[in-house]
Amino acid sequence: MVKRRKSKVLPPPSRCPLHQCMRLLSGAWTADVVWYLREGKRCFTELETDIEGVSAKMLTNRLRKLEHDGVIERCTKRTSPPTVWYVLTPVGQELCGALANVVDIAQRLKRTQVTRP
Amino acid sequence: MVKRRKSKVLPPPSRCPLHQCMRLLSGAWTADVVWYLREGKRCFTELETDIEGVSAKMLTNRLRKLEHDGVIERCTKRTSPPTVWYVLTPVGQELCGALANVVDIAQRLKRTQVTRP
DNA sequence: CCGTATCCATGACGATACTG
DNA sequence: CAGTATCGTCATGGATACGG
Repeated sequence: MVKRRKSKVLPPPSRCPLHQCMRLLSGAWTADVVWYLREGKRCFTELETDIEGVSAKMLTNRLRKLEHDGVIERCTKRTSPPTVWYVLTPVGQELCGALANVVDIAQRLKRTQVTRP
Repeated sequence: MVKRRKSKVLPPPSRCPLHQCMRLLSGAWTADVVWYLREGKRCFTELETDIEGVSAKMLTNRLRKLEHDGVIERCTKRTSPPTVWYVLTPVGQELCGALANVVDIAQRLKRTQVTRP
């Protein structure tokens, strides 16, 4: 397998809680997944379509991560073919709400910026 | 040399505002800088000390980025040697407050998680 | 339909040395 | 003090092919 040669690149110092919490949403497409689940359940392919540009690999990756972190839940039904969908957990919904505030302020920031090349 | 074939790495699709806003805080140490400025002005070396593990290069990088985004402000006084310090802009402070909420929820998420190795 | 596996280009970041 | 310049490495994630 892979040999660890020099340990790590980023030994988590993270004395500030923000740093820790950012890890929840770090990585490409992570925020998008949360965002597109805010209105209700979506199945894999729906998300794949919603989030234009994401690959199946990354989508799976992010879904697993978010599931593990307790932000979303994976639900299955044994039909034929079996169906799978994802929803935000209650806490995930709260997270989404709090993020909406951040988005709001972020948009104000863009307006604040001086337009300069 | 290296052949560039396709050049495109990430053509910002970002139809969701969250994606856009995450870019504000993306990258290592970005969140930390904001966090450590929340209590007032800090000069370069203070931040370098606060944020243990950050290199001068990255700190400069992040400070420039955040300044450009309107989150922080760079202030100088022409003493000898000249002094420089950084503060959150008003909107930057709001951002910081909104992030505090996210942190709060993120911490609840950690408690929700099933403990498994 | 819902993924998993592999391959490798890109760039983010750490280390280090240098400057006004 | 407050940076800038350069280099090397590793992790991220896109492309592609395959499996249940």
